[in-house]
Amino acid sequence: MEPVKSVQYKSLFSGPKLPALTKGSAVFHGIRRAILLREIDAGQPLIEQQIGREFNCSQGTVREALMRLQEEGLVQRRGYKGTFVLRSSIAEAAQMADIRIKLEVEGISRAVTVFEEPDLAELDDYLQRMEKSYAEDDAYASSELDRTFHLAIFQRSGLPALEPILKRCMLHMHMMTFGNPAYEVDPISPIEAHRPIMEALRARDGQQAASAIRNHINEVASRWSPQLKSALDALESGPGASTPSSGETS
Amino acid sequence: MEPVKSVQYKSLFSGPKLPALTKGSAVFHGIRRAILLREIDAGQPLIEQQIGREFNCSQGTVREALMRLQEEGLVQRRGYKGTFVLRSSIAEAAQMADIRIKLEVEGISRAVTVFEEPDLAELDDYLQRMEKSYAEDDAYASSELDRTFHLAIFQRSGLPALEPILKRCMLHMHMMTFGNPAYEVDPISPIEAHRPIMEALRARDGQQAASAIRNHINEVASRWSPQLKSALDALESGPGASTPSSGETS
DNA sequence: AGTAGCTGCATTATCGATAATTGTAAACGA
DNA sequence: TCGTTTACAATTATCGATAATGCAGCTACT
Repeated sequence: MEPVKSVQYKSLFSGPKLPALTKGSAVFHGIRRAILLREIDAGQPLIEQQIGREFNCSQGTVREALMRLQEEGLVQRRGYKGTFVLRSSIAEAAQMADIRIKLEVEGISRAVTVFEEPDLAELDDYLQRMEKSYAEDDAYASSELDRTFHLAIFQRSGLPALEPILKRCMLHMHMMTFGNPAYEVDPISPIEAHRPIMEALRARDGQQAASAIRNHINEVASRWSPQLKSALDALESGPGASTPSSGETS
Repeated sequence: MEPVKSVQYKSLFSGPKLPALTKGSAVFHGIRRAILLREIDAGQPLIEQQIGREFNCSQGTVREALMRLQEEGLVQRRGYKGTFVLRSSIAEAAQMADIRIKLEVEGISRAVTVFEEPDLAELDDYLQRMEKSYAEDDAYASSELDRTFHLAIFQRSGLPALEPILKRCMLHMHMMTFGNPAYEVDPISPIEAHRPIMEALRARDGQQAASAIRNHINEVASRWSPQLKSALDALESGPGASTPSSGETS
């Protein structure tokens, strides 16, 4: 294969060494990264042919990537009018966090009985790599690995149809954390943050695992976005009967 | 345009007069209908080129339709290996029903303040059409309109990022009802079933609307799938701390 | 007999070109 | 001046063909 000559269009979407088995995957992850890291503003249109030129691929390949992005709720496609970047409000993210807790608690309760040594080793591996990305300040890779870790647990619960919903909720929760300047007064490493979960899994204690993961999610929320945390607390105290008087921050 | 000669491939996907602005939409709704009505078994592979021949369109158009199907969780695409029909278990549907209730209760509580006459008229129109489809035993059109009705309410809540999740949950709940032979001992028309919701909306009473929609969803579940209802009740009584002893029926 | 490697075949992934759709702004008439 | 109509430009939707991939069955060798 001769050297690729046209690399002049690397303006946006410049993320390094992304996991890409197929060309469409590369485009997908490239745009995804740019959206999550807020390199693209909300509401901005993504033009298929233009992106195709930037990635040296055809319009159809970009199309596929954009549809996968829509599947995760990061963009919205409006036929013939364009594809637009989406971002969720605090209220929406709080709902997703609430759903996430419900799903992960149920999931880990079911999964705890099937965990063997190799499964635990897999989780440890994710934590190791997360630690590395965290140390290198690669927020995107770190959050990607965090989702992989949580999803790996949920995949043992035997509820595959719920995985896409969980994925989506985790992703949008993480999206909130990217924008905010680190609110964490007392930084904690990924391994430390997930230790109670690992311990409960090793002990095969469903109750303990459930409360560990519930704690973990709540702590992550309060560390990275106090606004999100308070919206979440409001949800769990008085559900449904809320008087949404506080203004929405989109 | 000369008469299309190859209509010999209408084997599956034969649904009549579906809303299709674009060709891809026709394919999407055609396959969707076949999956929901259980004309295609779970696990069966969907081949892009073959479907393209059946619908007289190209492979790429089918591709798009299949990706939209995956977005709703009806199929799963495994690169280079095919696209497979998915179906959720009772346990998964119960979780979705639970999420659905949470979302719709929150949604209608927020939406009730913005409902004006035209909005109510729109809802009435959906109910009228639903009544017609119901009388004609067109279960697919009826369920489609039901989702449209509920979504129309939620769209007034100002939580657009949650709509795809709600859509998905409603769809999978409905999928359960299609398979089961009518469990309803005491049939009730769509207009009657939704009357309490409409009344609460006209009265602009958030509390009343919330409990009306909660009741409605629970009743629909118990009418069409007692199994789903009991699984849902189990969820809401002892959340998280469950001992999933009962075997899963996939 | 058993297994590694090869070879076709079915299927998806990608491409480049063309058709269909939408929004915009200029041209026109009352 | 205002409203309507008509080109035009930008963008998505669709197509047909080609490349890449994975799988099953076969062959040849030990």
